[in-house]
Amino acid sequence: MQSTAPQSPAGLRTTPTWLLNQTAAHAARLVSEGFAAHGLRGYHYRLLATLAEDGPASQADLGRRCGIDRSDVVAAVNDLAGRGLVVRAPDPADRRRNVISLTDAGADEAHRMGDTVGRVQDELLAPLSSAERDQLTRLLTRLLEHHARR
Amino acid sequence: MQSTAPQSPAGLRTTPTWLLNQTAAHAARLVSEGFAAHGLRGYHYRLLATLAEDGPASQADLGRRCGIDRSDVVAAVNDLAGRGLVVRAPDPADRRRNVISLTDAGADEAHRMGDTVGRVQDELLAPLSSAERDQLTRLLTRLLEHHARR
DNA sequence: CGAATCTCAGCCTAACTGATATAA
DNA sequence: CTTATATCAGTTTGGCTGAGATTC
Repeated sequence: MQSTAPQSPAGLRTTPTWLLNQTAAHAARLVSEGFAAHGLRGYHYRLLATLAEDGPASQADLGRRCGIDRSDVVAAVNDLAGRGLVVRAPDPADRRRNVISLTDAGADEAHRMGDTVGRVQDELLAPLSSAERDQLTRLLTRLLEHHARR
Repeated sequence: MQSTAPQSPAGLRTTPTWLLNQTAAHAARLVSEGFAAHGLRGYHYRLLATLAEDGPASQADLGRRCGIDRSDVVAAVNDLAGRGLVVRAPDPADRRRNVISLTDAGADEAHRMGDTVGRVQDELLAPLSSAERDQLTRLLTRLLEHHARR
């Protein structure tokens, strides 16, 4: 998506669409800074977390489940394999496929990045009470459910 | 902003940061589709709306107020001038500057795009009651105020 | 002189497309 | 023969940087 502007005409600054884009930009920045401390990016975490949740998978499968392009999965798996967080092995049952599996180090890293994600939520929502955080989450979830169905 | 993935590991799908990015992506898509009907983009509207609110300005000033890079203001003003929505005239008081002014057609277009922005808010917030829309707006505004200071 | 303005040319990144080789 | 997979090469997009010419 297109990144949002720090300034805007007054008429735009109070619209929900603008507020959403601005807060999302702050959220994305916080997440990205959190991940940078691990030397990794958001798409790396999506891959690691998916592997941690659902077990080994082919690259095409990972791409589909994480919403990452087939072409970018190749590069991201290269990164992760280069750091020993995943292993790439040919699938004996279907020799077109590479099966990607978490290593122990990869499982650890997925866990630590999950903790980072949690801390970032707290940082993002710092000014809100616990009840308000739930309220926000519920409102956003309803918007998302509405717009996700076509 | 970095654009968000349509899919993600389960652990991420309920985090506020992810929800914000997803809803913001939907919002951005709706806004961008609304503007496309005018044959223009978001940054065009920011420029037009700023001119409508605050009157004529230099390009550098516009860029600062809209959060658009000096370099991109040039191209956007080219677009708008080419469609007769603004005029570019040298500033007699400071000959480094171009003074950009709305034409009547530009003022009309700014108004029509403003209406489009309003309709998009309704579309985005369709599933929420009026009270819930206010609630969401207040929560986002508070987050934004918190993170805008430093 | 230093600083600001406008403009252009080009860089960088993320997301995507197309083509190829291989295997089902 | 058609489809799926993995990979690489290249395109496109938006946001940005640098430099030059002009003016303050």
